[in-house]
Amino acid sequence: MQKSEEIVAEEALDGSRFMPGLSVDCVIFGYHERELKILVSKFKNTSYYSLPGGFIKRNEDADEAAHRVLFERTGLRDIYLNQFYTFGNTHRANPEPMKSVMLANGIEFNGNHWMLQRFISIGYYALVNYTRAEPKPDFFSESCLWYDIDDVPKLMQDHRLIVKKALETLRNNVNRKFIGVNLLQDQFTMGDIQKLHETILGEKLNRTGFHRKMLNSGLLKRIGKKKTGGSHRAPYLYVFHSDEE
Amino acid sequence: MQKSEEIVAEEALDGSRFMPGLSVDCVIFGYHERELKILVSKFKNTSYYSLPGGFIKRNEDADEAAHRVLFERTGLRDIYLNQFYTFGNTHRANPEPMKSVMLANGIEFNGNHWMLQRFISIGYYALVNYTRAEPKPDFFSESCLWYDIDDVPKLMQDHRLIVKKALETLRNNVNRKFIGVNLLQDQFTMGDIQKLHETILGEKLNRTGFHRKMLNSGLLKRIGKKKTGGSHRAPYLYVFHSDEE
DNA sequence: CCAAAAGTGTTAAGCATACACCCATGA
DNA sequence: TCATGGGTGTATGCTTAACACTTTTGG
Repeated sequence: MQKSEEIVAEEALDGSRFMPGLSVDCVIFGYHERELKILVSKFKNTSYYSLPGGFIKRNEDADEAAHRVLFERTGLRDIYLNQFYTFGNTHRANPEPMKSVMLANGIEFNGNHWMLQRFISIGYYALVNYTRAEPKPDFFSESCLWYDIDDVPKLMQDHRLIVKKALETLRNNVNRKFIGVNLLQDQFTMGDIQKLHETILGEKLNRTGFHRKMLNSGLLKRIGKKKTGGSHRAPYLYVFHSDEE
Repeated sequence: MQKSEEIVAEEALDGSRFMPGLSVDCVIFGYHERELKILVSKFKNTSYYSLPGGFIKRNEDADEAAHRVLFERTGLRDIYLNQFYTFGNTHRANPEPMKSVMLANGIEFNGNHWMLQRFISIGYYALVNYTRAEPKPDFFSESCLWYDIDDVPKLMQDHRLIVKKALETLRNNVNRKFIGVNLLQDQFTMGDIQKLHETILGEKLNRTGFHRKMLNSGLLKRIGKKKTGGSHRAPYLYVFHSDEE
C-alpha cells in the first residue's frame, strides 16, 4: 500500500485523471476538551493554509471523492459526511496562491496548467471522532492539524467563507439530527452532550430543559453510572439507543 | 437582440465557451389554480423530457448561469433562486439520450463530443409568478411547458430525483421563509396563502391556526376587502408588509 | 332564510423555560 | 459539612390545535 513519493506526485499532478475545473473541499469537524475544531492543511514551503480538499476522479462519485479525501487525511472510513453547498463564483478563482505553492515546491508549470484554472468546488462537512482521527498531510502539505474553530489561521481563497457556511449548516442541523453520535465517544454523560451543543451553537443552554429534551427524544439509553472523580454526584452514562437491540 | 438560428446553434454547441463537465439544472416552480407546477422542456424530434438547464460560461458565476437559464426560459429577471444540491454521481452520466437528441436534430458528433461526457450538475429551484412567466423553449427543444408537479412526464437521466430533492427543500423552507411573495399575485386573501401552502405540503392545514400564525408573523398588511362574487362574507385582501412603508 | 366562506373568541394540549429542591460525592 | 455537578418535580408562559360561534354575502 506504500507508494513512492514520485508516483504519488505524478498521480496527483496528472490532471487528465480528474474532472476538470471541479474540486471538493472538506470542513472536517472534531470535538475535544470542549472545543470545536477543524482540520487545516499548510502547503509545503509556503505560508498558505487551506481546507483539506481534492479533485474528483473521472470515474468517481463526488461523494466518493469527499470520502476519499477524508480517509486520506484522517485514516477513517464510514464518516458522517454532508454536502452543504457548491461554490461557483468566478472571483474565487485566484491562481496566485497556487502558483506560489507550485513554485515553492519545484513543480514545473505554464500559465495554462490545469491547477491554475478556475475551479468550482463542492463543499462537504464531516463529523469525526477526534481521538480516532490521525491527521496526515497530503503530498503538497507540510502539516494537517486541528485548529479551534475560533482560532483558524488565514485561509486561502474563499475557504473562510466555506467554513462559515459549513458551521451555519451544522448549527441548523444540531437541533434536528443527532450530531453527538459522530463527535463524542461511545459512552457519554448528559453534560457531555450539552457542552458539545453549547460549543457548536456558541451559547449557553438551559440545563434541565436540555436534559429532558434529550431523554424525550428516545435516542439515549442509560447504561450505568460514571465515576468522574469529581466531588459531586456520579452522572449516568448513556449510549445511543440504536447501538443496542 | 434577435439572433439567427445558425448563430444560436453555433454558440450553444461550442463547448469551449463553457466550464467542461458542469451544468445547472433548474426546477422552476409556479402556482396556478391551486396547482403547483414546474417547467419541463421537450427535446425536438424526440420523446425526451428534461428540466430547463444549461452550462456555465467560463467567465460566469454558477448563480449567474442559473439566472440566465431562468431568464431565457421565462423572460423574468430578479427571480427567487435557491441552490439546493449538486448531483455528482457517475451513474447519472448516460450519453444515450443526448446521442438520440443530437441524432434526431442533425447535429454531427463523435463519441467524444463534449455534450456526451459525464456532467456534474448544480441544482437550483426557482419560484416565479405563473402569470408573468412566458415559457420559451431553447434551441434544442420543441416545447417548454408547465406541468402539474403530480403529473410530470418521465424525465431524462436523474431529473426526477432532482425534482424530488427540490420539492423536499421547498417543503422544508415553506414554514421558515415566506414563500408566498414569489408565487402569488401582489394582493391575496388568507385563503389563497393557505391553499398555496397546502398544495406545496400536500396536506390540509388548520384554518384558524394558519390564519393566526400568518397574522402574528407581522409580514402581512390588510389593504381592504375583496368582492369574490361568492355567496359568503368578503375576505380581506393582504399585501406583504415590506411592500409599503 | 340558508349555505358557504371568513373572521374571531375560548379552551386544551404540548413544549420549552425557569426555579426549586434533593442526591451523591470528594475534599 | 460544604461545595459542586447531576437528576427530577413543579409552575409559568408561549405556540399550536380544536371547536364553537359570529359575520357577511348571494341565491
